[in-house]
Amino acid sequence: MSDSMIKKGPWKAEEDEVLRKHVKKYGPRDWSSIRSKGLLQRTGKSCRLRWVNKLRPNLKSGVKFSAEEERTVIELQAQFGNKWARIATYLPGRTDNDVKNFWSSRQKKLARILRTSVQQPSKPQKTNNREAPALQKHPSVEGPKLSSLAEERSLSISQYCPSSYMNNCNTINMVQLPELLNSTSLPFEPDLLQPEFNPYEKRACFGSQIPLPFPQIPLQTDFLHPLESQILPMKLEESDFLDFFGQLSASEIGNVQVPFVPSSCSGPERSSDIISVKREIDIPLTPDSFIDDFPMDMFDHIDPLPSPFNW
DNA sequence: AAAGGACACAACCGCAAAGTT
DNA sequence: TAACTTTGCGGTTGTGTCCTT
Repeated sequence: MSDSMIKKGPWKAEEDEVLRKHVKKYGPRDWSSIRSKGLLQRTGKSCRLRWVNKLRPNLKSGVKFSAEEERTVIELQAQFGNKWARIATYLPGRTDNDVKNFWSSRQKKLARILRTSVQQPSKPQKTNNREAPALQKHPSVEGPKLSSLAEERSLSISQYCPSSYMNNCNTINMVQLPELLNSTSLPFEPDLLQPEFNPYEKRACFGSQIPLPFPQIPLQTDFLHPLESQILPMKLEESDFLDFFGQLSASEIGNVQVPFVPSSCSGPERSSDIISVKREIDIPLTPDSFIDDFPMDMFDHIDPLPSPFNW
């Protein structure tokens, strides 16, 4: 059968029926024989894919990922990387394609949020209301003006969120991270915000100890999956919050407060400790205690920490 | 009401591993 | 053991639907 006889595109109900009968008779194998026998004008590959992704019994077709499934994917992706088939084995009724699409969609969403924040610093964002509502309800924070592009590039993001600064706060307003990106003098260009965030890929230029030029406290982890809320502080401790953005879901933007982790607390195995961490504002802050210069009422808007059982 | 953007989902493609002859 | 075929996987693209402007 020539290639011109090979049919592509959406499957018809009749084709599905033929495929079902074949599988019922011979089992989910010999996919190529379906075409060689003249049953369907589809490649064996196409038949297998159709069976695996749509016709296989017990698939959760048309059902959105539950919070639990999302949590599982996030956890397993961090563990296995983009091993979708492997991850799918932990999710009954889900295919590797389902997991892949879910993750891809999520990544695009995050990338878009960051990119629009960077590219439209002064205009109100054309943010779809279905996501990231929190991005719109906080005023932008003006970053430092830099004299040259080279200077801009030479500065690290850590000056916006240095760990020493973060350690001095009860919470950190994650909502403002995109707004930091939204400020006029970013130390990187929009193109550097890659759509793909690989948690295993370290990026350069973190670790500067230049004092934070503005007090944009506190960092809320509004839109985080509970698991991510636990990971975030540690990620930030690792001074690579962009990696963290690769793991959060914009659809999950909400208003969840998460306590921050002291620098002595690191590693996922300590995540259970996070809930017990609450630093007092009046703790002496040295050597980076610029916070002393802030008016005391600036902390008035800090919400009390929620019970961990509400996460 | 129309246009455009965002999203979810389906399907294809290229490549590599595994299996068969 | 080499050549060929089949299967499986991950990346990418196309399409329809919904929502916002």
